[in-house]
Formats: sequence, structure tokens, C-alpha cells
Amino acid sequence: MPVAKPESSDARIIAHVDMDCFYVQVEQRKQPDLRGLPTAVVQYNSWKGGALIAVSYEARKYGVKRSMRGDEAKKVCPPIQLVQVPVARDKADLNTYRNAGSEVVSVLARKGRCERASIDEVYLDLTEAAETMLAETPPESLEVIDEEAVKSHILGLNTEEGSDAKEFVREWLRRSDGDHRDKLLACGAIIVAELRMQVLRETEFTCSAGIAHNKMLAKLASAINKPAQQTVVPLSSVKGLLESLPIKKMKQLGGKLGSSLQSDLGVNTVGELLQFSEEKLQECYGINTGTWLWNIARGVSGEEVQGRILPKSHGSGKTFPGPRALKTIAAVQHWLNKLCEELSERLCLDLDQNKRIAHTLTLHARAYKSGDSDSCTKFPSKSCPLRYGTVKIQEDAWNLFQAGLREYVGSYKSKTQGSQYNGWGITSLSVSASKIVAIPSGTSSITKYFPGQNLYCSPSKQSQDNFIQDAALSSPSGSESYSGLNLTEPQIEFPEFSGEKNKFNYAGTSQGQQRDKENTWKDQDPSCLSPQHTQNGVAHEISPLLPSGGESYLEMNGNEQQREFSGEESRIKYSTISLDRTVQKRKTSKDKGTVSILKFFKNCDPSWPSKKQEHIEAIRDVKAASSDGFQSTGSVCLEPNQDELPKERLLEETGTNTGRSSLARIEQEREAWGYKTDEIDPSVVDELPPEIQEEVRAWLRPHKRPNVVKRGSSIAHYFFPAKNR
DNA sequence: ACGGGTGTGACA
DNA sequence: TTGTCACAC
Repeated sequence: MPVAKPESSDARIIAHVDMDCFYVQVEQRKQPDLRGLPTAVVQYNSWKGGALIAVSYEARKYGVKRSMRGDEAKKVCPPIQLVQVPVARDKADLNTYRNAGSEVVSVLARKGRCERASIDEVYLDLTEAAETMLAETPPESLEVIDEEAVKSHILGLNTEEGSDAKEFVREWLRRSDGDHRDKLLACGAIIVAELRMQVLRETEFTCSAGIAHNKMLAKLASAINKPAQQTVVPLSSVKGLLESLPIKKMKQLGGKLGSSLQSDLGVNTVGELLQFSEEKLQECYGINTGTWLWNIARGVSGEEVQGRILPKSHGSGKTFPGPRALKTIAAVQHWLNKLCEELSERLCLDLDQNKRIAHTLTLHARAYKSGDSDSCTKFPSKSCPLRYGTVKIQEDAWNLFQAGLREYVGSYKSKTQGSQYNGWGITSLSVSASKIVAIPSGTSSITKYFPGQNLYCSPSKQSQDNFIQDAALSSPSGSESYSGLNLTEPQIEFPEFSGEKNKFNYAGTSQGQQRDKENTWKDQDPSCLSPQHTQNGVAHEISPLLPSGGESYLEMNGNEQQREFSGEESRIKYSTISLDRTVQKRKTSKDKGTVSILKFFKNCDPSWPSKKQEHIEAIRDVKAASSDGFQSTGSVCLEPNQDELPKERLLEETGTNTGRSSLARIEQEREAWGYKTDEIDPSVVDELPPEIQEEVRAWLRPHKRPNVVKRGSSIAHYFFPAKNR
């Protein structure tokens, strides 16, 4: 559950932008004939007409719903146009939608910090833009207010029957006597209206939006008036909005937590949450969730808009329902290969377009074991260091699968027999790539390691690929029983899961400790890397520069800037910065903050690579030392003298206090420590180099307290059955 | 035996 | 750190 912050921090202007039946719009843009017709996007036409994944508003009028089958939809709405999701490698291919989403983001990201929340949703932090507008060109000074803006819906605004609602809205937007925060919202609404028009002009897509003082309210608002409309939530309307709102409508409460609220506390609307004390909610749901619930009941949510427009992971998966479950090794391998191909392709694209490298490969599967009542055992997911190259990914994914399968059938008492059908079937497979980090650019760039070489893809991908190989080679867990493998031949032979016959052993028995760089180099695939570069000596020329052990260049470089902090300053990571700055305070503290934070980076000397070995060691040491569960977000614990930090005290504090009071206590603590992190205004982060902005923001964000559920709560038991029982 | 394919985040 | 789970669209 997100960290909640005090309500005073909510003078922000946040927008949530939601594309209207996005997949349908993408298809309608491709096929303009479909515009205005009842349309749905459907996946896998073969069985019952396929599953609907997006439905146009015209079709909704007929009662067509997502999660209908194509056949049903036809029944309810005979004229419906069903468009199939593109298929590649015999599976659904969502790339066109992802790309379309990127188009939208590139427009929306112009006016402030932008977070891509999903393929078709975006949050914007428009606080600064709205403040600037209010200061320079406030709505009341405008002769004309944009037509789209006056079409806004203002929650709580009385627009009399039959009257011209737009006039009321225009008046509300232009009010000069209004609440300051309302005026900021008005500016936000005008900005968002403009953005939405730009999106329409430049992408042909319509969207809806909510404008409010925090993410939660903005998200709620964007759904109120659809399609192609926007809704503003003035502070004065929050209570009324939430009072009667079904609890399940709140983000995060649409699932089991929401159900528990209903069944265990009898809470059906957000308003009914108000009667419970924060302590009570914490008792029931743990410290963090309890405080979060208490806050959202009051319309308070402190989640920040993450300035992230690129995904943190990529995945490719497919289900094999019922009769289509995969029952042979060959079938699994066949599909795994396809999934890996797609993943590899997307990783290469990400690398090419965004200069980012993924470090972890994970395999997920679902399986059943027939007959046995024990068939509910889960197929374990497995991960390993990600090596670039389609074939490598395929090999690694296959090995992960084998490891998972061994575990899975291991817990299966009846011995597997026969060749074809062993009583199990795979009902879903997916591979994903995570821990994606940007290749640093600029002064402290990785390029320092490769004098005279061009690191990036185009036009020659050669040196870049070498670089990737380095990253994979030296990736963190790569030292464990991994790279000693040499799995170049097809893995069709399968020793009936006997375990010890498999050449590959993930489960930690130390084998293959010795890494063989030469082999690893030569094994490099391929398909997305151009062929010539895997065979020559370039790799060998640079490999001596590689750290021998655990850290990749990328991680090292990413951490380097932090590593340079002085001890005092690095402790910033433990403080909970208060974001309830007034506008004035923002401005005045800005300079100070800028100086202060830039000071942190002054030692960030381009010559750092010369010190890399000792840095690696330091990083590794500290990493080992700080694996005690209180590591801050973003792997920043790099100071050797971190043991001076009053960790235990903080833990104790956070574990035993309630939300607001403990927040206050932490502030106090911080004061006592003498660290002036609250003088660093969050907005200065915008002035830092883009590639480190997010990390710095992470340090400035309040940290979550360890979740402690008090004993004796039946509801807590519901959520943490294993541990509390 | 799943709406399906992806994605994020909390937690142990 | 990994693996599991919940949640969302």
C-alpha cells in the first residue's frame, strides 16, 4: 500500500489521463471506416468468437461488455465490428498498442512530471505548470477560455437545470475570489484541456481526465465523465464525492481487501470508513495499510507522480487453457522459444531506443497435475541473470523451466512415468525481463571504458553488443552456478525429471562455480546482435577491464554518484521529507536546496572509473552488510560508515507508533540528528541530470514502516494466514 | 479449467 | 534476493 502523507501536502495539482477504449481507438485509427461504429477488439477468434478486451462506447450502448465472448457480443449487438488483436509468433502481439500509448505519453509529458501508469493511463503532476500559469496568466486575465476547458465538469458546482453549464464553468474557472487551491485546479483544468486537444490533434485519440489535488482523486475523477471529457475535483467536493462511493471503486480496494472491508468491517462506502480510528484500521490491516485506509477515507493520498514513462519490465506470455495445456517437453520448449523471441526483440528495441539494459530473466508458469488432489501446488517461478541474445534467453528460460518443473514434480509423490504424458500439463507460460537500468550517458558515462568505440546500436551495433555482454557477464548473481553452463545443443532430451541427471542445477548446490568467460563470449547469439562481432577479438580487448566479481558496469556506474556522497549527506535517505511546503516556501528554499543538492554531486568526477575496483568492493561489502531488511529504496546504502545510522531506533519508532504521530516523531528525530533534508525542496530534483532524477526522488520520498500486524486480529489473519497462524 | 497479456508493488 | 501474491487495465 502506498505511503500516505499528511493532508497539508495536498496543494498539488495532479491529473489522471485515461484513454477511452484505447485498443478500439487504435484499431479505428488504423481502419477509419470503423469510426463511429460499434466496435470491439477481440483476441483469438477461434473459440466462441474470442475474448473481448476493449469495447467502443457505441457498442457499450448495446450492452456489450468486456469479458464477453465475441459470439455473445454479436448476439447482443449484431452490427458490432470485431477486430482481432494482431498475432505474431502465434500469440497476441500488443506492440501496436504499446507504441500508440507511447505516442500519447510523448504529448502528455510536455507539461510536467509524467508517470505512465499503464498502457493507456498517465498521471501528470501539473503543480508547477499551474502555479506558473496562476502567477503569469491567471484564468481571470484570459479573454477567452478554451472551449474544451469550459466543457469541464466541476464536481459540486451547481449547474442549474436547462441553463448553459458552460457559462457556470467558465465563471468558476475565472473566479478571482476563489480558494487559492481552486484557482490552481482551474489552471490545471485549462492545461489538461489543452493537452487533451494536443493528444487528439497529434494522435487522433480521445481521452478523459481527472484533475484533483492527488492521484487517488484524479484517478477517481477521470472515470466519472467518459469518453472525451474531464472532471475537476475541488477540495470542497471531496467529502461528497467519497461519502457515498462504493468502497470497491477505490483503486486498490477492488479485490480482496475491499471485500474484507465489506464483510469484516461492514464498510460499503468510503464514507463508512470514517468511523474507524486509525489504530483500529492498523490493527486489522497492518500499519501501512491501516494508515493508508484512514487517509484515503479523508481524500488524502500522498503518492507522488513518478517521473517514469518507460516500463520497468517487459514480459511475454501465453495461456494454454484446458484441453490445450502443454503436455510434452517439446511443446513447452517450442512455446518458450517463441516467447523468448518476442521478449528478446523487445529488449533489443528498448536498448536501441532507450539505451536500457535488463538484468534479470524470470520464468513463470502454471501447471496442473492430473488426478491428484494435490494438484493445487504452484509451479514455482524462477529467475536468473539475463544474458542478451535470443538463443541465450531461450536457453536460460528453458533451464529455468526445467528447474521449476523439477521442483514441481518433486513434490509430486507418484513417480512420473512414460514418455509423452506424465500427468502434468502447462496451462500458462511467461518470460519477463526486469531490473532494467539505463546505460548512463554524459560525463560519467560508460563510454570511458571503451576508448574510441561507439557503444550504441546504430549504425554499427558491434560495440554496444559487446557492452551488453559485459553487463550480462558480470551481472550480480552470475557468479553462482550459472555461467559454467554450456547448453548449446537442443534440449530435447529430457531425463524424466529425475533431477540429478540434469546438467543444470539451480537449487543452489554449488556447481559450475568456475566461470568461463571465453565460452560465454563465444556463445553469444545472435539474432538481434549482428553476427560479426561475436567472433573477433574486440571483446577480449575489453574484458580485462571487467570487474571479476559481482557487479555489472551498469550497476556500478549507477551507484557511483551516490557512492561519492559524504557520510553526513548520505543519511538523507533515512529521513522523511515533508512535502507540505507552501508555494512561497518552495520558491524561497529553492536556491538553497539547489545548492545543497548539487553539492552532493560535486565530487562526481568524470575520472571515477580509475577508482572502480575499490568502488566495486565497497559496494559489494556494503550491500552484504545492509541486507538486514531495512534497506532504503533504490539501493543507496553505499556509505561505509552507515553503521552509525540510528537504524534500530528508527525501526523501533516506526514499529510502535501510529502514522501521523510517528511521522512527527521521525521529523523530530531528524532534527535531532541535525540533517536538514527538509530544506531540500523536491522541485530541485528537476534540475538534476535526468538519469538520476528518479533515484534522488526515491531518497526524498518518505519510507514505509515495517509492517506490523498486531496479534489477535481475525482480519489480519485473513491477509497473512501463513505467518499469523 | 484463464476473459488474456502485461505491468506494478508489497511482503516474507 | 528471490519468489509469491494482490491488484489493475
